[in-house]
Formats: sequence, C-alpha cells, structure tokens
Amino acid sequence: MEKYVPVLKRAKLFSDIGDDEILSMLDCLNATIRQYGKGEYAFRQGEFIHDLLILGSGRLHIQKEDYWGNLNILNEIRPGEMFGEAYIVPNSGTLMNDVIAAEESAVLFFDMERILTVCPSACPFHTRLVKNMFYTISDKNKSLVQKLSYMSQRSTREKLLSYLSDEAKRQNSSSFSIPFNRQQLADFLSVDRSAMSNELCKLRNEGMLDFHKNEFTLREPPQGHH
Amino acid sequence: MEKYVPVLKRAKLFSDIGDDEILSMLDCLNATIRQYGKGEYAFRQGEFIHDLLILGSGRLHIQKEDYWGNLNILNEIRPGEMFGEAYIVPNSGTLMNDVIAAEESAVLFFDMERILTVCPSACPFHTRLVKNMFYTISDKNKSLVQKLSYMSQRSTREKLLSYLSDEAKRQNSSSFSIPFNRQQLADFLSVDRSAMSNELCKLRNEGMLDFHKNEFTLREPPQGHH
DNA sequence: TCATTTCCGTTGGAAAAACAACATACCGAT
DNA sequence: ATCGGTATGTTGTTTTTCCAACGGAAATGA
Repeated sequence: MEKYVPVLKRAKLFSDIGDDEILSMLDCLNATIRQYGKGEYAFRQGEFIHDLLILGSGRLHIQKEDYWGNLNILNEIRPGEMFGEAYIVPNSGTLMNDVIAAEESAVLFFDMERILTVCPSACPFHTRLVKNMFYTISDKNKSLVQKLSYMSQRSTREKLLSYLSDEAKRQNSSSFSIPFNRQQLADFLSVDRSAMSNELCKLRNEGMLDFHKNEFTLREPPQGHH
Repeated sequence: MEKYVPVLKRAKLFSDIGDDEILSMLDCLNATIRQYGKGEYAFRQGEFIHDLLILGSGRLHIQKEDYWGNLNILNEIRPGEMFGEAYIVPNSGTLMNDVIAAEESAVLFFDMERILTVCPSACPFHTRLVKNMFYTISDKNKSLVQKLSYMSQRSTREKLLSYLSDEAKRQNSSSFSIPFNRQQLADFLSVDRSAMSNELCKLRNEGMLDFHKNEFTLREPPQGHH
C-alpha cells in the first residue's frame, strides 16, 4: 500500500496532506487494492459502485457501447485520477460505461461512507479531505459546464468564438495562448480539423482575430461590418 | 429568514433534514439574504464568489456575453436551486457568467467554510449536509458528462442513437419514455427540430426503432443491413 | 545538411444539417 | 362537432460541415 503514497500525494484529493497522514488515512478510510491485467474489465456497464476509486498505477479506458454495439472511448484515466465518483450517490443507478484496463493497472477503493462521515478525532486531516473532494468535483463540474457551452453552439465558427472568448476572459487579456494544437482543439470542440482551420482563417480575414501557432489575439471587428 | 424554510426543505441540499434543524443551521452556517429587483445584476462576470448560493424566491438567468457582445442565456434558476458552487473553489478564478434577476428575487448566501468545516457538536445534521452537498454536485456532474457524450457526436443521427441508447440502459428496457417533446429534445441535443424529426423517421424506416409521442422502442436492425 | 515527420492551411466534391414553409395530427375548450 | 392552437412530420433549398487529398512550413533527428 505504501508504494502508492507518492501517486496519491500528487492527487488533488490528497493535496496539502503529508505522507504520514496519507498513510494513516488509508487505514482510516478502509482502502483496498485490486489489480487488473491488460484488457481486463475493471467495471462493467450495469454494475453498482459503492467506493470512491483512484487509479494507483497503469491506465484505464472509460468506454461506452451503445444498444447496437458501437464502441466509443470516452476518457483515459491516469494514475492519481479519481473516477466513478458520480455513481456513489444513492439511487444514482448503475454504471453507464465500461471501464477497461488499457494496461496492467491497480485501482484503490475508498469507503465513501467513511470519507463523508467525519471520524471523531482520529484524523485531523479529514476536514481537509472533504474540502479537497468538494473542490475536485466542483472543478470538474466547472470545466464540464464550460465545454458544454462551447459544444452547444451550432456552427464551428460559433464554437471557436465562444471558446476563444472564454479563454480571453479567463486569462484576462485579448491576447492569450491555448493549450492545444489544431488537431487537439478540433477534438476538444468535436469538429473537423481542416474545416476548423479554414474557419479560423476566415475569421482572421474578417479582422475578428489574429493568431500564429497557439497564440491568439481577439480584435474589435472593423466598423460597418455585420 | 423563516419564510424560506419551506423552499429549502424541498432543496436537495437539505433533504432529510427537518424544519427545526434547517432553521438552526441557517444560523450555524451564517446565512444571509440579498434581494434583487427585476432586471438587476446579482453577479457579474469577473466577480469572485465566496459563498454557496441558493435561490430563495424569484427567478434568475445565467447569461454569458462574449468578447463581441453576443448574449446567450445558459440557464434559468428556480427557487431551491443551488448555483455558483463551482466558483467557491480557491483559485477557481472569477465568474465567467452574468447572473440577472428575471424577476424580483431573493438569494441566500451560505458560508462555504462553515459547511465544509464540521462544527464540533452543535449541528448533528452537519454530516448529512456535507453528504447532500456531495450528492448534489455529483449528480450534476453525472448528467453533464452524459449530455457531453451525446453532444460530442458529430451527426444528429449519432446524437439521437447515443441518447436513446443511454435511456434504454438507464430505464433497463428497450421500451421507454423520454421527458421531452420533440422541440425540447432538439434543444437538449442542440440540433434543429425538423431535421431531427426527419432523422427519427428515417431510423424508424430502417427498423432501428419505433416511437409514438415520447414512447420509444429500440429494435435490432434487420439482418444484412450495414 | 538532409531526410523524415508533424503540423497547418487549402481546395473541391460529397454528405449532412439548418432553414423555411407547409401539411397533418392531436388536444382542449366551447 | 367545431374551432383554435400546438406538436409533429414532410419537403425542397440553402448553407455548412465533413472528408480526402495535397502542398508547404516548421520541427525533429540522424
């Protein structure tokens, strides 16, 4: 169990909690480990999840298979990442996805009841843990809402403008850089790369913005333009 | 303050907590109220939020204005709903949206620090509150992830299939009803209603599914079909 | 330096979605 | 049953996106 302390130390859930405390909390939280071989299903659609899960080592894929058997990889989980936390809620129903080990992996199981039910005195860092938990989920929540606001735009142009506009706000400057190359940005916005590239250049020609590589600058559109 | 107890009682955050406890917790959590007139800005893009917010009465609109001034109503908040919780996280940056009172409204402010820091003994329902908090956010999180998985599909057809497939899983039957009419479903999936209606009928003609009104049945596609 | 690879922009044709306009079915009220 | 309103389905046109293919620029590495 000790071998995973360095991984957990970097996990948001345990930020600001020291090595010793983490180790003692693993006990307090009733943590257990399960190993999965490459290609093995860790969880299947339809299962109930009762524990908070953190990947200790390896790599997991969150996959979805629809009614007609079409497969779709939704997400890749890296060591230290928490997952499945949304399904621990009572009456949240069963898992809607499959979780499969992309390589030999170890998953840590934490008893959720113990995390949320504060122990009387044993763990002084329990409050810290609850806060981290809340912060982690809230953060995820926030980025999901933002992404959704881009994706709900109908056209590639609008998707780009809403995303870039938000980044300008977030970085508090009309000049900013983005953490994506073109292909990644296209994937993030769920559009075709070449079409997006084309649209970006149109926007530049119209004077809405400038860019080179992943440095962007938003501009006031020329007067009289619609 | 007492007048809002019935509203809070119905709020997920206070579920399973009695009237008396709610009232005493309002004190414990340092709750305050602010009133907003119709059309007044409750919060503006760029502000920091430190408190958990619940709408006591009225109606709020979450709006977004982009760099070029285009307005977009993202969400409508009803009494009892919690909002802005994602921005309480330290270093989460400032609010990305405007919040405007669509009608005369009252907003309750709760001190987040006090919610997450468990008081020694005074509030026996504090643990319940923390759980509710977690459950509420997780629930939201789950539905966001799901919606995102539909929206990230490129075509209307794929959006429909992934949504309907998920509903079949969730209701554990290939026959199920959905909580939307056509226009609402189109809005939910961010597509054009008539195009979606058209696509649904194509799918029916291909033998993939059947429906009338908001009752759907998924079917195995006929053999030999691609 | 040269070869290889990756990234980015461009183009044209095919496919799909949006849009507008209309037809039909359904529903509630009188 | 009739009327008005709403929800849904249908069709044809316009616009947009997707897709595949290509060329040049920049980065990488031998």
